[in-house]
Amino acid sequence: MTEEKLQALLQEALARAGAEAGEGEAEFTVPPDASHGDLTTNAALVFAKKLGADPRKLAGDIARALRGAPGTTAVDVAGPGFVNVRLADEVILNAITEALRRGDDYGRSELGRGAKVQVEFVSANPTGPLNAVNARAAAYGDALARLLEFTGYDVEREFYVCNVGTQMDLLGRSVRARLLELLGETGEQAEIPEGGYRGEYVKTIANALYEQGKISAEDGHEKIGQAAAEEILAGQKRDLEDFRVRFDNWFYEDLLYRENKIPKTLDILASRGTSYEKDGALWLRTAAAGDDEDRVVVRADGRPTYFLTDIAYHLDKYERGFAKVVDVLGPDHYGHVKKLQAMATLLALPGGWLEVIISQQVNLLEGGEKVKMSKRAGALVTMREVMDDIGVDAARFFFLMRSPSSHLDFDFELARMQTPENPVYYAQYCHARVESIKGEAGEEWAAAPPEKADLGELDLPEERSMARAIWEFPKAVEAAATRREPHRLTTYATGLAALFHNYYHHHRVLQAPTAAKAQARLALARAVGQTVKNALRLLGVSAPSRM
RNA sequence: GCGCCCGUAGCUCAGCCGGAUAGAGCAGCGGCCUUCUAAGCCGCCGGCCGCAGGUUCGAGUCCUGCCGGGCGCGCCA
Repeated sequence: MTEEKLQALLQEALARAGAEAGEGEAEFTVPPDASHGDLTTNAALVFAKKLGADPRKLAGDIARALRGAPGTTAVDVAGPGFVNVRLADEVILNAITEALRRGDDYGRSELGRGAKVQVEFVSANPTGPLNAVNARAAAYGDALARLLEFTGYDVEREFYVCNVGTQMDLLGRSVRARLLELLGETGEQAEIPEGGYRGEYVKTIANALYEQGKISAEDGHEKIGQAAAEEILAGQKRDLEDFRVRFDNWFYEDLLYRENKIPKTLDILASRGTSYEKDGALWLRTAAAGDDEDRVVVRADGRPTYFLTDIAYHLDKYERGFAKVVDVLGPDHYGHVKKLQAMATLLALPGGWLEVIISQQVNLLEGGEKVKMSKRAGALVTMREVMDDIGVDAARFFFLMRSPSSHLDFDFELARMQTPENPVYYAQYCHARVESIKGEAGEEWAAAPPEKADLGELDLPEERSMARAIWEFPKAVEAAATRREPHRLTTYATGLAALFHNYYHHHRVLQAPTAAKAQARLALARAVGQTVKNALRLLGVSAPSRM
């Protein structure tokens, strides 16, 4: 309410000064330093240049326009021309009431207006167990999906299963080789093919499938590969579920073939005049759409490339009616980004429809020593090992602390050692502590409606800081969602937890000087607990009541 | 060679699409448990934001060029 009013007043002031402020050009932000107020705008600095005016003077004009607005207590010009607004305590403290009233929905918004959005992530080949890189993508994609849901989008989580092609072929041959080896054969057939899968799990699967009677030595590699892929995929699903990641849709690549999507896609490409033949192959004019060069979609021998199935896949997504699609790809797909965007341009898909995010690599360290991550190298650290070793909560939090674009060093030894000091426990403990206080307070009191407390009793600076942080939460959620950066919430959660832990050690909640104060403090504590819980939930991290 | 990502405290990373004295965790040093959980709190130490230019009122943030680390560049997926 107050903020909308301020925004309107700011626009008016700028208009009076002769400036046209477009959407998002003149905005208020929350200064990190509370001594600069609760809301600040640099509009005077931005527009002074355009108007050829003195920034301090323009700031003064803006400040005059804002001064006295309901819900504010001070409007000042500071520094080179910032306009700082301090909100009335009631406005800030009201966030406590809001948080308690809305509960698990505190921070939820209608930003997305129900638009259908798809987030595709992990999408590993069914040729081996999920590894730590997949785990990071899983944590990221799921958190992003949660954020988008929470900000009013209709979100679908999709996993693309590449169950066609060379890698499947190699899997079948590899498993068959291990099977023959198990049965005592020594010939060429019992050798893992060039580029095949050498991991221990291949033996395990060959053995298991054989004992279940699902495969035999007489079976060809196609049948064996299919059986193995099913087994592996089932394992991936289990891993993901235990990691608290659930997909709405598992899209099998072979569906594109079964539904004849490939020739249809070729027709579309041809009709748009975006493809041409050269050297017996069919090429797409991706260079004309921002890619470095044109790309082959059908090889000279008639087989489609992976790129072509990818185009068919994305056309399918478009036909399914998503207003926006986010692809979370692994670091090994970096080379795809340009191709995919070029494809979107060539197909005249709406601008910004396809968003590609690379979830960067994970350098796994064990006591400072690098662990090889390549699937084909055989030695790998699985998602399962990560979970079992440091726990789902800590793992998810750890993966989400960094921005997706930066490489991540994940030292197991360190993660294990740090466990007691891990930021995730710090944030969780904040929630547990509030629950503990509620338990001590007794059921009736702890569940009292926030309206019963006189929040005006909260007159300590620390109390206002916490209320301000709670007030800021919806903005933090919005920023994290809009910028696709869940890691902002890890920072937020630990920040709020720090404020509370500090407060806890200096002031008594229940044994406050007066009963009225105690009630107000309890409401504040409950609001903190609720907000931390909401932040953690968006990250897919649990908020235990006892630790 | 071309392209992308990253260089911020001893270590791992934040830094809100140019803003006000650059933050946190860990590590190190020193304090704090008769209290609603010490998985906590308080204090100290610690930074030519890789280097050099440029853009402007203002640069860790944007541009250019180097240096260093990583990754991607196939009629593979």
